[in-house]
Amino acid sequence: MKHDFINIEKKWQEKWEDAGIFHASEDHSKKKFYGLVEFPYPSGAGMHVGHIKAYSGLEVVSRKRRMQGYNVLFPIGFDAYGLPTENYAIKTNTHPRVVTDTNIANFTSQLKRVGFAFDWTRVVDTTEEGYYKWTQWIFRKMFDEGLVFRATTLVNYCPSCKVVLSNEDSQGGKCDICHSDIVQKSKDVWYLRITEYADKLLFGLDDVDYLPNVKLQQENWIGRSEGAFANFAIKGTDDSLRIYTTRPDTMFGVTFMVIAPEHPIIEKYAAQISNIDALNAYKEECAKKTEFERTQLVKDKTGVRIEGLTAINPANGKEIPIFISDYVMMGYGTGAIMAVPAHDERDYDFAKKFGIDIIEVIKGGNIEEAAYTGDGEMVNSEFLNGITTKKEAIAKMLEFLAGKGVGERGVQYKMKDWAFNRQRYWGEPIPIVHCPTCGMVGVPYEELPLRLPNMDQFEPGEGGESPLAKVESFVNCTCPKCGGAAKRETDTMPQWAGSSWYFLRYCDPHNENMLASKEALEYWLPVDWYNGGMEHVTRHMIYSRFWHHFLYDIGAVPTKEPYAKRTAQGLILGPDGDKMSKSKGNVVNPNDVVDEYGADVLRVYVLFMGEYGSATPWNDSSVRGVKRFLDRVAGLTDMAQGEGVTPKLESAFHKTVKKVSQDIEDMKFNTAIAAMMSLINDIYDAGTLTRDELGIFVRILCPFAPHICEEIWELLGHEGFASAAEWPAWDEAKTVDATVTYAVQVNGKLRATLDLPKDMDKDSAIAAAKQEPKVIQFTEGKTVGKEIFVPGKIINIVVK
RNA sequence: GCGGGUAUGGCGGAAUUGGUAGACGCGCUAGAUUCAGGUUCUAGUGAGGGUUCCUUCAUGAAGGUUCAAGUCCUUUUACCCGCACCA
Repeated sequence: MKHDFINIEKKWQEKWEDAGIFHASEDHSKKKFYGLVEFPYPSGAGMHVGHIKAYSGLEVVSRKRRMQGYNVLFPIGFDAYGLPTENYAIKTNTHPRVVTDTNIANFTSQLKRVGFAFDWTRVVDTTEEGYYKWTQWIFRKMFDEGLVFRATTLVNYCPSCKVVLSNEDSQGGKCDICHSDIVQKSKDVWYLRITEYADKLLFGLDDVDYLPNVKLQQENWIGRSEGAFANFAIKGTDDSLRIYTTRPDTMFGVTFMVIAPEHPIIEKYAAQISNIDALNAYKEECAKKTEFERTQLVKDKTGVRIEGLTAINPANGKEIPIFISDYVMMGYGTGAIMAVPAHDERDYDFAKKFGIDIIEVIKGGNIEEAAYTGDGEMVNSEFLNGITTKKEAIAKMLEFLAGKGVGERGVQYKMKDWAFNRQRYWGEPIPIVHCPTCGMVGVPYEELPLRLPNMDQFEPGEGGESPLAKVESFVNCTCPKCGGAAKRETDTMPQWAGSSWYFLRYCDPHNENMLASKEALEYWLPVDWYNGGMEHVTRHMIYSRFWHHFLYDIGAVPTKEPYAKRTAQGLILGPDGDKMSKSKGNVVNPNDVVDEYGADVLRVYVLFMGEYGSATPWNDSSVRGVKRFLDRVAGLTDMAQGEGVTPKLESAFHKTVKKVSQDIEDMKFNTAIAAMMSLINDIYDAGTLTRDELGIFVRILCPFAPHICEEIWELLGHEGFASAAEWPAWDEAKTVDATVTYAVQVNGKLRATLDLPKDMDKDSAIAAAKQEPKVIQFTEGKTVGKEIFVPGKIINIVVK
């Protein structure tokens, strides 16, 4: 048979679609497998080979599961709200709905051309009313439960996109979407109280099977730290400065305090601060600094002493100065610290610069040279002196502080609450009404979805105002509570909203009464295996785990954790080894590969090119190598004859079935494919194989290259689809050869190889090895010491 | 700065977890087939030395443990990815 991929692939894609073999069954008595890939953002650029690699991994796993008899849910959808579409719509003066529909149609046809076994009856589109109704519903529930609040704060603002960004979206001081510099701006912000779920998100990681570095990144993101709060009295007032520290044991070493430039205490005592102008000047200077300047100047500490206010160290009653400095931030802890220059590098730098006392309280370092952050014996610390463990010192100090009523244990997180609103058109409207008498009122559930009004002009207002504010029929409404005139919230949700629960909708995508039926959720959840990019493990995954934990708490979902297992694929780099980008012109378009070589070649290549989890450059020549392999597979149809087994291929077949079966589970697709290539080399060497054997071969290859395998399966006279055929089994006994090749070493150096029966005992094997001429040559006239025998592997004779 | 990871032929990568380093693929060399080849087939292909066969060296670098190290330990270099003044 010739590998006529153009006709074969089209033919089988149509047959699969007609037969609906990839539709998940509603038969909830069968064992299930829910494989999830990150649904794409349907950009105008179309699909990227990276998408193909991302989906091919679980595609293979899911197809194998189906062949193993599982009821498989392997869905796809589109995360279609978002800025790129909106910006494109503005630029081309096309409605984002039209842009989105075009892009989704394009993605759909591209995905179908690759032959992915998605259940196309369950496609979700986050911009559809039937979907975003439930996104709004979840938000409303959070509003009811007090997890939504509004505050006026300094926010990360992108002057180019004209939109407020969460901390997650503005890492490194750059806008995640357009990479412009972020500025701080005072704004009304809707927050989701994700910090309330910090511990649940952290401890929930114990119950899931995520890649170790995925877990680590999430742990770091949540950033839990255990320490203590303490109050430092301000001399001559009833006030105190509350600090957070992880090192209460060092409190006798506190020689000054530092507070954030924005700390409210400054304003409160402005009248008695003699240098208030200098403080305000410093504060203004800090506000102007970009993120870049801040990070570049880490080592050069700046600050101003507050003249007129001093604090009292609660440990020893000593009076200490207070400074403001931008190395202390309002957003973490209490915005104030106790400074222990002897044992904290930042405090040390600051003390050196400002000539402040440095008092050693832990022995072990040289505080003339640098801060000492290690362990050691406590000194200069009154009741702590002599203690050598940090744990004991902390306990004693906390006891002391508690006795005085000025301190207690506490926990802090790096994670911040989630800034949830965007001043943009192409997003889910936030279902809240502002009533002059009732305040903020949720849009009644029965009025959901709150539809996004149709508009012609979607540019954000100059002051960063949402485009929806221009639609009077949308803005003006009546208060659901009192019936009086009210105004709707005009901001929309961030793109992360729709993607925070899409995997739930797949379980029951057409349900009009709830986000998904209880039965469907109980059957399908949790997602058995979720694969996606490393770039989504902190933001998307943390957000969606948060929503899921919340839904669990209100009884809307049956599992605490949404994803049982999480893996990640590595990037595909350009042929030049650089990250693919339009500007570098090194982007590979999957369509071109399908046109030239076929979908099967593309699929096999992206899995064969390297270790699935690492970044690998694209290589056109290697693609042709995969083409050659599949052409040779097609050629097997001319060779296959008869039934049963070919003796000299039998063990190779069992070994390959075993290797492919196991490697798929470990996502070692490259070695699985290599094993099949090896087998085909063996078959061509043998020059023969049976039709039964060819049937086995196409079934293990089917998840990787399904089109060609279906064609051969049909040619072999089978009814039904290879994709629905049974996954081949292997016989462990037949994976072991009757004889094994031993490496025979003298003093650890290979001197000969020897084929011996697999069960031969140590003495006979060593005796056989000693007959080898090469062994005799190297042992002659020497004293034999140890004789090492590793069954099935090695014989090593040690001589002197 | 802190945390994590990686380093193997000309290239992408294998290596049963301490047991014949370089599977598989690309590329390259030679030969055959073909009107032609970015076709197909056969053989070879880590490096050096003697040339049917041997032999020495070789997994970023330097030490160590072991009968045996790509794999374990110590030191070190380079690169990649997170986080970044987190108190």
